[in-house]
Amino acid sequence: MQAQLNSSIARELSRSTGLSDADHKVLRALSDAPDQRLRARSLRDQLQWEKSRLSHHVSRMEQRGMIERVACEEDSRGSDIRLTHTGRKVIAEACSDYSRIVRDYLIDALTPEQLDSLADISETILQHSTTARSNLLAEATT
Amino acid sequence: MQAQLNSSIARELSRSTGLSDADHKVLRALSDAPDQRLRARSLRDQLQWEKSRLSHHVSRMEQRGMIERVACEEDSRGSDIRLTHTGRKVIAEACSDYSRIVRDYLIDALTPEQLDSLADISETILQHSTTARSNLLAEATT
DNA sequence: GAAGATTGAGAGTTCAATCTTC
DNA sequence: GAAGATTGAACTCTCAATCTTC
Repeated sequence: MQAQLNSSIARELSRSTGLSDADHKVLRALSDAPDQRLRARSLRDQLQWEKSRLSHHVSRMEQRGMIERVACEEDSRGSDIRLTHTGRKVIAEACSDYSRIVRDYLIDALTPEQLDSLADISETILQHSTTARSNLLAEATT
Repeated sequence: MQAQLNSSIARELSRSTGLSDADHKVLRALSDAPDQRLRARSLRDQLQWEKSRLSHHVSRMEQRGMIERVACEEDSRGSDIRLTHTGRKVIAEACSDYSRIVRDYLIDALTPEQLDSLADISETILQHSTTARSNLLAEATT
């Protein structure tokens, strides 16, 4: 179900905005940030991406004029990534499309009770995942 | 949550068996098939993959000796894909690892009620997805 | 001409090596 | 030496073109 839902949402988003799922995530993270600007490192943590993946993807999006790299003030090793004017317009449009898509595929499909229940289940699984990991690692050494 | 869970499962599976998620899906589908053998087309439908993706992936797995292509009897356009002896051993081991991982990350995390509820929710979303698609397509033309 | 499949090129992702600044 | 980031090569996936058999 989950694979199906993800691919439906990605397909619709790409159709109506031309953005891939990855593009959308980057733009969304930046537009939520103060100054529409974020340290590469924070973006990486938020998206849980490999550092090289972020770097390559940022290069491609920079080419397309949606974002740009700027020198970081506090730490000259790091770099900041910032939405361009174009990027702001693109994500503003994409946002409403995205809401509509998620509403149609997910929110409207479920009853309010099911939605609550899903939120609860998600929370539980996330909480449990660190425990699960240690269990498996312990088993692996036996 | 879903992204997190998927990547946890894939990471553990790869650690304990050396198989990627894609490898595992192919082997599992073949091992469930009669004669451990399947038409490329059926495998494609089952996995919902692009035809070229399947073809490339099969070539790589063939190189690694887990599966092999054989001419198809009924239709000489098509080709059958079959588990090799090695492939059978690999998937047999991976199966028990996989069950253990899913149990640890998912099944054990939830109460029986939550599991039932999740199954129900999944079913509902899948059922609804065709409806959602037609809604969006209708909107798109206005 | 349509359906089943393969091929090659281009885009996206990962891994290891590197470079710079802390 | 460690942390932040980039680069290049290898691997995976997608798209379009092609080849063969129905």
